[in-house]
Amino acid sequence: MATTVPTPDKPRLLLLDGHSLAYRAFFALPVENFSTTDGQPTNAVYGFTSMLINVLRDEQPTHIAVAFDRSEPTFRHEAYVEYKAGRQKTPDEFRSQVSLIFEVLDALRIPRLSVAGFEADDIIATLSVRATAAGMQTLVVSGDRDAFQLVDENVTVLYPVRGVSELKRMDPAAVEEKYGVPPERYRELAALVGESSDNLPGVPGVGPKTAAKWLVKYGDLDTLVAKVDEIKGKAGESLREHLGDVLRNQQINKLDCDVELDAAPLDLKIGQWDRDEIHTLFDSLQFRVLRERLYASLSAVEPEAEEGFEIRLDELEPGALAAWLAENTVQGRTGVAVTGTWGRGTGELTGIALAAASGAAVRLDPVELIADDERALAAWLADPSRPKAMHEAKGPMLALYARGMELEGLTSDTALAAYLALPGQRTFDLGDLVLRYLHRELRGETEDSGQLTLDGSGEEEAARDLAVRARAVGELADVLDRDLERRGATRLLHEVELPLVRVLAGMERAGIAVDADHLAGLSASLGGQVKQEEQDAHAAVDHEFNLGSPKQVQQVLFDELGLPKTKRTKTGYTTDSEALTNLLAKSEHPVLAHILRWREVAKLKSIVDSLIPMADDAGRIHTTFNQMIAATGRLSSTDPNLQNIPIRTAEGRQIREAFVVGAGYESLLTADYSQIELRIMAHLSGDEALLEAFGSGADFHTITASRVFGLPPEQIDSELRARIKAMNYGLAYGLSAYGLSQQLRIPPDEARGLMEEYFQQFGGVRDYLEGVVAQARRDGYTETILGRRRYLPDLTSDNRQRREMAERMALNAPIQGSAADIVKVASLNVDRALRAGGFRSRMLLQVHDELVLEVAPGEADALRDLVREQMAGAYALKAPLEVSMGTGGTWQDAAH
DNA sequence: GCGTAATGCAT
DNA sequence: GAATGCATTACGCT
Repeated sequence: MATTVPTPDKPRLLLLDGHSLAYRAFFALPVENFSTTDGQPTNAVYGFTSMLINVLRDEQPTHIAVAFDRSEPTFRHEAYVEYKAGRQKTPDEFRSQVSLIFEVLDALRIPRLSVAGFEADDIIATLSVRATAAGMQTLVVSGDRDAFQLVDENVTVLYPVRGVSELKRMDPAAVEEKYGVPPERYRELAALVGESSDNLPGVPGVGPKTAAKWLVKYGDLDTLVAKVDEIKGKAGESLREHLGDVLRNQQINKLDCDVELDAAPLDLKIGQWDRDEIHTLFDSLQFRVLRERLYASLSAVEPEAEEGFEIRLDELEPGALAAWLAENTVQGRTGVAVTGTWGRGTGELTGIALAAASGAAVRLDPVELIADDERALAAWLADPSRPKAMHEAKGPMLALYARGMELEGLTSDTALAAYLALPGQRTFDLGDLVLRYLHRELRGETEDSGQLTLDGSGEEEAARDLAVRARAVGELADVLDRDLERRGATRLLHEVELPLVRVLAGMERAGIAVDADHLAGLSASLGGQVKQEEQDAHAAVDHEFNLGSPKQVQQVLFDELGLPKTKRTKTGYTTDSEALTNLLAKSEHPVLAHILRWREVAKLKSIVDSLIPMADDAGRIHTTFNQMIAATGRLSSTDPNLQNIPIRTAEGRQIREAFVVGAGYESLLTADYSQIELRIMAHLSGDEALLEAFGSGADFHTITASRVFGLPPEQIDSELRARIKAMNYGLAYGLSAYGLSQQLRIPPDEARGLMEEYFQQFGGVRDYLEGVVAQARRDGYTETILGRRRYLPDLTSDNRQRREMAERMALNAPIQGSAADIVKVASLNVDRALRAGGFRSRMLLQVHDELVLEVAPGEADALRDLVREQMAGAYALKAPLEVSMGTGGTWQDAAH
């Protein structure tokens, strides 16, 4: 069969039948293999997108649209009430994917068409007729055979056979070959045969072969009907009996070629798709391979796509660096890439490459640098007037510092910039970003090229790779600058996140001193208790078991002791402390108390034991702050996490006593914001009553409770205050009546009533919260006071659980994120003021709404004033920021 | 050695 | 079934 070669000078229109293809994919691909880790099935989206990518690649259309059916009945239902009756209800796993397909198409800027009262096929028919009139070639991709009636010399149908990977090209010859009749007769053939999936019975005993024979003999269906009496045999009898069905089928399977549409075929030109959107979407769908295929197939047609990076790697004689820097790094920004290791507040540099905007690059070995070159490099790195771009600069900054070098003049950190653009992404690999923003491959960095060869060629290659990375960072920085400008995040990067890198590096480098003896003592005493509880638990059930194994604990409690079942988990029944506490109240079995107590002390012991080996030779622990993890803009802390050191219980607080003031310093100072999130909520909502509650100076929760319950403040007991406190905080987390009832252990109706009374007094808060979600749904993102965005595509999901999750995120993100903005600004301001004032005191930790500082001798009073001023003045909220502080020899004693 | 589930610590 | 994190332990899989 000859394939139809697209006529080069004619525009090519690609029309897809969205539902029929998605449905094909849904049944062709096993859902078990195509789901995201959080359970969203993606087999239909995947299959559909895969077909779309293939056909875009193979057919290179110039125009495109995807048609969808609507749920409303069509004219076919009016003509025949049984139309499509008896169909199985579409599975939920399928329906939840339709809107995901919409998202894919929207991101690819492919128009979606649907018209009430018509099927996708009718839209396709209408467009294909008009396209032919407009001188276009049309390709229809559909899993519905009715489309074959459209085939002619200008219209070809691609019909999926065997799953989603193969499409059969149905041109007039192919249709005739397959069915024995030309395409314009196909409808008549289908009318005779019937279509069971549409609940359209045909003539019993008549299949495509007989139908085709008749049509060939009589020319068309009308003639056949006119001469129906001539037809002999069983089949003829059957036809006469079911003639009504045939005529009805013919009516119904005729596609409407005159649907009213907004768009003409020539309007459907393929546009520029949005790489960011695709990236984000494919990430959330966990389509790794598909994304690469999409980029591969589509970048092939993008003329600007390039192979790699043009650099000129200069070999410098010893002593030539200063001149090279003077010549190459005056114009534009220089990309810097380094190799080495870093963490725990320090690092070691093994290589550094600089790539100028011109493409000139050098690669230096810091170990072999002669003194002159090292000085030149150090001076250049420390020169704020020489703009630089790096990728994840904090680690290298620590490594440079370990060699005595400072880094100034950073005008971009491409990882940070990407984080502001895509805060929900978890990793910001340079290679990925280069592919995404520059449409190029970062050669050499993916595969580990293996052993270094003896002749040094491996080293040469490594040098080139590092220089290429430096160049890529420079180019990426320029593109990201423009992207951030578009997203309104330029100032956030340059005035907050970038300068913060230095401040965080400083805190990591400083670390915090710990009292090793105290930790050892704690470990021993907790160890004793762990052992005791373990013995007691074993004794209580007369045998040994592993208290740390939820599986074994379940077995003991539910199988052996026959205690009442708790809430289900994925693998069994929960044994969490809340559930065990409830069980204890019911059954009073002694093993429960021992398990609970064992968990408590074992947890504390594991924290203590993890901290002990973390201390360096000077007895200090250096955490690593991550600036690009939390989607809301908060920092996170790892290795060890110093943002979740226990504080609630007395025993937990003993661990805080192990964090102490270091040698040469006088005390620790902690400073935290009072109710920063509630103040932000008051500020953002502008609710007068709430602002007034903050203005009054009295206890905030008591004042709000007094308003809600209509009682004077002195009549608000701790119970009422606790309820409103839970309410106040819950609001910032997207609280539901159900959640509040759980929290307060009251019936849901009572919780709902409480919420209503609250909103009666603080209506501005409700209006604000509703407005936030509405706006986020419209814009696709929420925004903090400094313009930090969080993108929430799930707000329009038709999966309820996902949608409601996104709604709570939308409520929380501006509040938590604005708090993060403020603490970051405060950290910068404190740092700046410390340096300006020539203080020796230094910041050690940031714990979301708290700063921990180490006070140099004699600076305590001045430092307190400075910190209060800088923190309170970080941002002018309508409910002004308040700071509470304390000092002491340990972190615990510095509490207030 | 690695990933996941359950649990629990912080703001 | 209240937002954001990180770490530990157990355990099954490769």
